[in-house]
Amino acid sequence: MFAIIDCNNFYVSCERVFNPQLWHKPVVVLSNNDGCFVARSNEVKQLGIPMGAPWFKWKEQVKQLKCQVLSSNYALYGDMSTRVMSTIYQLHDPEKTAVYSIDEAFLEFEDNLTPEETQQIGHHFKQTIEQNTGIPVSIGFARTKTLAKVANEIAKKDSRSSNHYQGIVSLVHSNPNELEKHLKSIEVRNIWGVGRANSQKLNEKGIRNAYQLSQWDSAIGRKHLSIQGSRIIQELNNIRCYNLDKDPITKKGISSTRSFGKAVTNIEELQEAMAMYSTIIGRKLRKSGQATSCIAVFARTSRHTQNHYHENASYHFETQTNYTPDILKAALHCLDKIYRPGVLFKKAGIFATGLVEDKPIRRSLFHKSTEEDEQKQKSIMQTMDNLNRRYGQETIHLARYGFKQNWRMKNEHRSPRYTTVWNEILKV
DNA sequence: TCTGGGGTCCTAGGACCC
DNA sequence: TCTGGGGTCCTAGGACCC
Repeated sequence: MFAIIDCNNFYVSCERVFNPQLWHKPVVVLSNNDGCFVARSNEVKQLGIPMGAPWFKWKEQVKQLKCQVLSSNYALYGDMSTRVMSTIYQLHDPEKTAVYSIDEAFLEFEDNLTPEETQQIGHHFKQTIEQNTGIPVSIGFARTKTLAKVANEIAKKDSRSSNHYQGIVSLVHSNPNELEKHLKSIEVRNIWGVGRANSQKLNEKGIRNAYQLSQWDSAIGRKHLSIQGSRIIQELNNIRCYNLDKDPITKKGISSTRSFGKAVTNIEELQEAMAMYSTIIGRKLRKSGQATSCIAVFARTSRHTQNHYHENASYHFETQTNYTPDILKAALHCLDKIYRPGVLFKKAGIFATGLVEDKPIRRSLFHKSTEEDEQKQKSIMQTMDNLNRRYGQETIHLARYGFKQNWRMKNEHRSPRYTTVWNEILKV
């Protein structure tokens, strides 16, 4: 059987750990560029402010609620995630644990636990994680991943009302009547793997809740919702289609894209942005021991205005690379092809594909640099990575990066990076 | 007049996840 | 004025092979 451990309102909870004044008050966390809501406290959820809603449309309501509004602080959330996951590794065999996202992990257990044992384990895990990290979690147990997600959903909903289940719900030992009751409480849209498009399709056919979907023939599900659909139906019926799936498969593509704080028309500023994206991509590639053989650059105007402009250009490397200056050079070459004076660019980015393992460099026939050059490049990047890791991410950078960076995204309400930057540490 | 059967690989677009 | 970023998987269709 599986458990899924899911942090409650994760980004909001991270903020509350270091700023207890935020407890029991409405809090929202904004996406990059302070665009829309990506995390809401229970108080805010109850007031009906939807996930992903743009901030500017709700500004008045949010102000009236005396709601604390925060920019996202990924340095903090990433570090808190590491703390939660390492606590889970202490509690449960890491071989039977799969980190699924920044705030979730699946755990696999033997099938023979009694209902009491299941509850005990749940409460023990929940208490220990909260004790060690300050982050509240919900835990769902079931025989399939999809049902574990359902159980977790029930736990979360319950915690916002009676809190009868105290954050732990198991469907492992439910009899058919109980299961039916639970599944009927889950809207089709909230089933793991059913998104906007498919839930609309299902609603049109009169399928509104998870129980109704579970009663569908899985071959019909296959026809209407493709292979995923038939798996979801089987999983809702306790037939396992997904395994724990431990190892994070090596990435197939890496991207770095950002919206600008204000519209950009000037090519120098776009070049600075390219320097930042190249830096991020280079660092990620080196960290995962990979190199790219092709990059694609895009730049675009806002999606929400008339007269869109959206162009791509790509560049194939003769020899795969993770050397930041090479990536930047290629990106600037692409940028020249798509830049148009006068266009109000709002967003740009770089995708790196054709990823290969960094180790044995496969030289192209026309490759110019020598092995000695490559050794030099490697040690420059290593030195840069080390300095930036030790003294902060932008301690040393390419000149093209610029120093003003007027285009940088908005981030006006960010809390201190309490756990990763020395001079932002909490003072008591 | 009549035109097979069984594959692979690649790409674009859509749907989904957090 | 103001609308995130980073991924995966599946399918259909086209191009190609013998």
